Amino acid sequence: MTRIAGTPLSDIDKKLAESLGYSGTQTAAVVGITYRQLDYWARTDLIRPSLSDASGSGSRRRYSYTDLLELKTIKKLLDAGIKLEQVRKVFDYLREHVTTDIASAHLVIEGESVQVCDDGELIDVLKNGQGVLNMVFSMSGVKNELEADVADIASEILDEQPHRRIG
Amino acid sequence: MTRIAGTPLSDIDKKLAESLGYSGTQTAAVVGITYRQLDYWARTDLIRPSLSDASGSGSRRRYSYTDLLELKTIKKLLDAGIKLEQVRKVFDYLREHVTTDIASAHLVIEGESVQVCDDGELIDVLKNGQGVLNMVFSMSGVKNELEADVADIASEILDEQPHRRIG
DNA sequence: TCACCATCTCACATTGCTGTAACTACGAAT
DNA sequence: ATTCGTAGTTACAGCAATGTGAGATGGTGA
Repeated sequence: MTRIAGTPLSDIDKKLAESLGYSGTQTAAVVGITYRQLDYWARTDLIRPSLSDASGSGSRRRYSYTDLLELKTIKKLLDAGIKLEQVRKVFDYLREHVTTDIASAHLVIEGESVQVCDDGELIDVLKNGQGVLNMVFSMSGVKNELEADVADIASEILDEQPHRRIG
Repeated sequence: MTRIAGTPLSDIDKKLAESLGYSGTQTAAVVGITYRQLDYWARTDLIRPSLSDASGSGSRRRYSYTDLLELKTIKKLLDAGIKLEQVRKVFDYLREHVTTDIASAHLVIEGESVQVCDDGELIDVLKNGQGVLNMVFSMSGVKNELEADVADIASEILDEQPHRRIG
């Protein structure tokens, strides 16, 4: 493909965006899940790549950094023994109630309901938990871990391709 | 069965029911699960009736009150979206670390580990939860609910058999 | 054009049940 | 004592959810 003068900027932006994101394989590696799992989650609408979705065989998915954070959170919940069905509910909620500063919050799951709390209200919520299971999840911890994982994978990729031109 | 002067029939029946425990069908009704589910859990060793286990077709399972408490707890965990596999782990732990006063405690599940905490340590445990999901569960709430359910079912059973011969 | 590799499709496995049709023990009736 | 009904257990088949692996398909860049 040749760069033509007058090419719409959006094409360039799109290319840039795609180069900035993470492929399916990279994403799976960073998050610590199998590619098949990532594929399954995308096809069943749990989480789709926000930069570019697949559109037929041969196309490429591109995951954003935020996608990685969500994926890591999903994995943590699964590791803790939560059913995927419940995880879907939690993310349905989270996507409707977008918090700007999710990393500083605690996620509180109480039966069917989900809340994002800071330390103060946390205790109250727990004290009221008569006969229900309260699940508390610190998002900042997940973000820290993700940062480390991304760095690991990034350096691996650079090591594997030392010939790549950096302009 | 002999009627003793001065003792209300319901008391005798209740005592008898408690001494003999609860049948599979009764247990399922009290706990709020299907009989098939209860059967599955017994056959797969999640929880077996402690008074008398099944031993071939036609035999009878007999569940104790403590069994009911455990079953109710299991149901609560499942309702909260916990995988049965994780529930098995939690109960493996609980059966090894029997607490005399389980009803006044909180159950704290953190990844693979399980703890029984009271309010004081609870907060500390949660504050340390960097990137892991903490699940907190009040056992006293479950016990209260169970008591009500048992009373309901007991009266239902008595109502259904008003024709029972006495003497 | 060709190689590469991500995506897609299909088949199969496991878990956690559910439904149904035997099967059997126990108590009551005969 | 024998028969009989009922309630509970068992065996077996099947279902949905959640994947996994192998191989076909098809963009993309050199």
